[in-house]
Amino acid sequence: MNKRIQNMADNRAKLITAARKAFAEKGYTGASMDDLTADAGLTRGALYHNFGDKRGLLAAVVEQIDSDMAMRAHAIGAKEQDEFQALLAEGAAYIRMALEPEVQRIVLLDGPAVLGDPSQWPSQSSCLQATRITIERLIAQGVIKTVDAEAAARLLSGAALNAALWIAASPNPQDVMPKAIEAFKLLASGLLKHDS
Amino acid sequence: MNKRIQNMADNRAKLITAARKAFAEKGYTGASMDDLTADAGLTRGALYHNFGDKRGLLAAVVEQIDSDMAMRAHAIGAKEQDEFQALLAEGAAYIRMALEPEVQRIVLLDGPAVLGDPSQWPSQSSCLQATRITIERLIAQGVIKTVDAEAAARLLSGAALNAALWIAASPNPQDVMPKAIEAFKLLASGLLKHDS
DNA sequence: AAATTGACATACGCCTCGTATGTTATTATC
DNA sequence: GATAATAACATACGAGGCGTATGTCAATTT
Repeated sequence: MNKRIQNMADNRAKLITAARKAFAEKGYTGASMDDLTADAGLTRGALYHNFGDKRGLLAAVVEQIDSDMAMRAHAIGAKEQDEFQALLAEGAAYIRMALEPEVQRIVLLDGPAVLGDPSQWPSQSSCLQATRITIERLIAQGVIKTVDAEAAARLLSGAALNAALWIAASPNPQDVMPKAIEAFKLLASGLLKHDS
Repeated sequence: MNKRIQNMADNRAKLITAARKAFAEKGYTGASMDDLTADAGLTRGALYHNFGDKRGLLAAVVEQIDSDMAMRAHAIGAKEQDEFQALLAEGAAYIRMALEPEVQRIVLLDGPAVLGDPSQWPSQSSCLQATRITIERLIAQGVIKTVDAEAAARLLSGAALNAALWIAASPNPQDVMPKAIEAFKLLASGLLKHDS
């Protein structure tokens, strides 16, 4: 029963899936809503009914990817014993994830350009929140210096983002990746109370 | 004599000026080429003849702003005696400049989304180059640890960029600005050989 | 002075977005 | 269980923007 809400949820999922592909491949502006809805076996009518407009669709896609990223990063960080090592591991994980075209194109390039500051997205950027919480814990533990956790999280994620852009655009990503991660760890170590 | 190339240069300048305003106010996508050319007292014909297409116009605008920024930042850094203090001052200057709507909207948001990675722009991102050179000098002087200068410059500028986005989007910029700059200095200090 | 160049204007077609209006299956009501 | 109402989605329409193809006239050349 309640076949309608079930169908609606299915169609929403279909549209988001098609949009992820279209946005990743052609970028936000380059993606045609007629094309991507047809790809999902629907029309623009469904899209506007479910998401309001093209931006709304992008917001839904971003939320999904961002939530995925936060889960993956958290899982990677959880493997580390040391909390600070977990922070570094999460950062490195973000850098690696940011190499995926879907993440880079949709979340890192078009997302901010179309939706504005990530901290004010509907999803409120799960990645950012996770990093901030980790930093707050490290401050409480006395491992890193007293600093505004939000600020530190923003700067670290920004550093990771640009590292990823650089790596992805470089002709030999495998070569520059370790340099970027090394630099990232160095910057992050600036937060430590005692030099390692 | 050579009235033609003079006129052409004038028209190019007019178009870039009008485009700076239009892009800053309405964003790249939101800016109409008919409107901004009319604003400059010309038509789209002049625009396509001079810049090829809309992207070409954005590239020209970005180059101009980027070059301005590098000059301003360099002037600010040059006031410092200590080279490392100069790096910090330049970073803080970038953060402050990134608060200007023109810089933020055009160079930091639409620029990467439309033109791709800044290090591969025609202008090659003067800001990035300047930071890299400063870092290379500091490495040579033995002030900061041996690190890939390009990587460190990219991450620092990325951190500054996100700091600016955060500040600009916050309801009370004056309040979060010092936090951002403090966090930036902390991260940068991670590059130092000896803890300060 | 006539011819040529080219910087720019004009005109056209295509595509895309958003809205307004239908249509039909599903659910609610009696 | 039949009818009415709802809403999810499709279809149709209009407006605007980009890029190109063509036209025009001033400036330079010969």
